[in-house]
Amino acid sequence: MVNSKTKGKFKDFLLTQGLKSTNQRELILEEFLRAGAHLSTEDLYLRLRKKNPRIGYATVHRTLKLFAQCGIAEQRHFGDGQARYEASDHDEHHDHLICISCGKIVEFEDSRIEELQIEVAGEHGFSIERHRLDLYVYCSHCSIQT
Amino acid sequence: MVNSKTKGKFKDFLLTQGLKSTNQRELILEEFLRAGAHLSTEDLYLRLRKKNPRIGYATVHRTLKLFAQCGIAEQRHFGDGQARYEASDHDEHHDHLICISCGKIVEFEDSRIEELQIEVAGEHGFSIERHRLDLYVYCSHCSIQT
DNA sequence: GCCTAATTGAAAACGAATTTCAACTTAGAC
DNA sequence: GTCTAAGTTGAAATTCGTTTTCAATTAGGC
Ligand SMILES: [Mn+2]
Ligand SMILES: [Mn+2]
Ligand SMILES: [Zn+2]
Ligand SMILES: [Zn+2]
Repeated sequence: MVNSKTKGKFKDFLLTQGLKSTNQRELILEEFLRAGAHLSTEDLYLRLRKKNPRIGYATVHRTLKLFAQCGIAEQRHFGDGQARYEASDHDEHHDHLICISCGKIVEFEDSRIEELQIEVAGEHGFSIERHRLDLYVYCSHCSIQT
Repeated sequence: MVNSKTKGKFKDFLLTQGLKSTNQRELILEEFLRAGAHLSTEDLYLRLRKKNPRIGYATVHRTLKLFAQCGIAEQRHFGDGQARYEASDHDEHHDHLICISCGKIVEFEDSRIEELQIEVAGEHGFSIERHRLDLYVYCSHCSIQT
């Protein structure tokens, strides 16, 4: 399974941090990896509830934050007021196209844009730590209806 | 005064929308234009309170939203959990470099990046409505201390 | 001035995120 | 296996920025 590496990374993280491996944490990671990208805490919580009603919202919240600390997940904000999480592609990076109409999210990566960002920051004597590029669009499907 | 155009635009907006010109709205616009960019509702409210304690937070909040509707201000989010507003440069656009350490914000515009964004969206058959590009950096001052 | 509709500000409500805390679970020591 | 200390859990409470409510006030056409 391609996810075993991620699971191992989380286990290691728990160990080195003096944290404990619990059934909830395993279930939440399992479902997080199964669910696909860009889900809110609520999204994940509801998915988990269906299979196991004995999981609390607070635990899902806390565990997602652990994922982010550990580096296996990243938190995103697309302007709808709630945080979303997605699994990290290790050292891969991508930005997002977000449809204003239907909410569809498409990922992209453009090395030319990445280069120019570094250049721009450099011109100011700044070093980029991270960046966020969100393109808010009408997707091809939603453009038609207009 | 360079701001008289903006004030006129807001007056016109109020008229066409059937809204009223009030003392509070004038004071808030005055201070908003004086204060400079990227202030939160709270920021502006506190500035106004010093000069005129008879202004409510709710009114500042509502008036900033009017500014945005009118097109004389834009709302921004830099990830610290509160909305910020800045005066619109008419049809000019810019993005932001934000120092993670001291919070300093520098504006920039790079037409090459803008072009590439349009190209990327086009490749997916999408049309860009708006975008957000935030570069989180250590500014030249804060890089030194590290 | 008069009247109506819009505006105001204090307080309440909202919603997502976060914290509290008593009960429970884990993992290492014995 | 049993004990124990430390970490974890989930329901409920709290926080914090934003937004709404509502009774009192104000603007502006007549
Ligand atoms: Mn993504
Ligand atoms: Mn700006
Ligand atoms: Zn769409
Ligand atoms: Zn700095």
